[in-house]
Amino acid sequence: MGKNGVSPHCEDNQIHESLVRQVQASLLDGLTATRLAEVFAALSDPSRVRLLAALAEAELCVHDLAAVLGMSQSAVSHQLRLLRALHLVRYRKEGRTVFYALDDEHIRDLLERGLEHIRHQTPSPSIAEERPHA
Amino acid sequence: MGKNGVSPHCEDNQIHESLVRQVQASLLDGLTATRLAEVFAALSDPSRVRLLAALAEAELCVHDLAAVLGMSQSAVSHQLRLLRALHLVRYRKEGRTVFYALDDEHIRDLLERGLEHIRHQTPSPSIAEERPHA
DNA sequence: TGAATACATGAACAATTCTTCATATATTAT
DNA sequence: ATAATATATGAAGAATTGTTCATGTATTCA
Repeated sequence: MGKNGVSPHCEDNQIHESLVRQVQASLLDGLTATRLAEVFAALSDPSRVRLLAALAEAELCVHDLAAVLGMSQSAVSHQLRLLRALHLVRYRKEGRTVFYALDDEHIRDLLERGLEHIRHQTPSPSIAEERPHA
Repeated sequence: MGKNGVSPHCEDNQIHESLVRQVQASLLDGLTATRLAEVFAALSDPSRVRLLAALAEAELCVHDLAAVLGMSQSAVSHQLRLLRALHLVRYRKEGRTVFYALDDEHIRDLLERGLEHIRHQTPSPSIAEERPHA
């Protein structure tokens, strides 16, 4: 993963170099990071967050999900396909109705933790973002 | 948020309608869902996941982050700008070196929970995904 | 003062994403 | 058998995203 232009000055900065090595030793490998990112990506869209939160409440069919979320049946179906592929939801059929439910309690946990996070963080919109070069 | 084509059959399905109303009553509002999705979106890219995981280990400067992650300084800077905007990292300057650290312990928590999730879930790659219409 | 270094940022590009539209498939009702 | 209903999916389009390239700004060194 080494790339051009990377770390030309680590050689002459001993303190940073040891820190870099220490952090690298415990850093997530590429595959783990990719899989982790994939799970969080599933939660990175407002409509999917609401869909998963709805399923955390009750098992629902596509039709009802569309009603609850105010989305079209097609849009809901597309999202469900993505979530099935990630094993985050499971389904059972009853005639021509398909009922969906969460297939992974970790998602419920992540949603709850995420809610805790944003509730404990209400940055004042009036404070301009500081930046290093100001 | 009501849209055309939504819920044409709830009227004649009493059981589902009451379920829909129940779920809607406790569903995340649009703003909450958007802010929640925003936080998860910050974790939805493999390079950002690794960056935040690195900062969970130690405070690092841009140069060292680039070395640790195998990314260019410019790419790291772009990611840091996004993370600053979301109040997920903070910085301090020391001469011309800028040191970054996590500004939100919830992120560390979310990363840990996410890791738990993917470690407890190793779906067999040989099992084809089932789908409702098979 | 000029050069070197650390870092930030805009433009560009390719890739990805989410919704709509159209349509296909499965199941039930007539 | 046909129509109606529930759901899935591909194509298309618009918007978004992450990296590279180029360059600007701040700070330190000679």
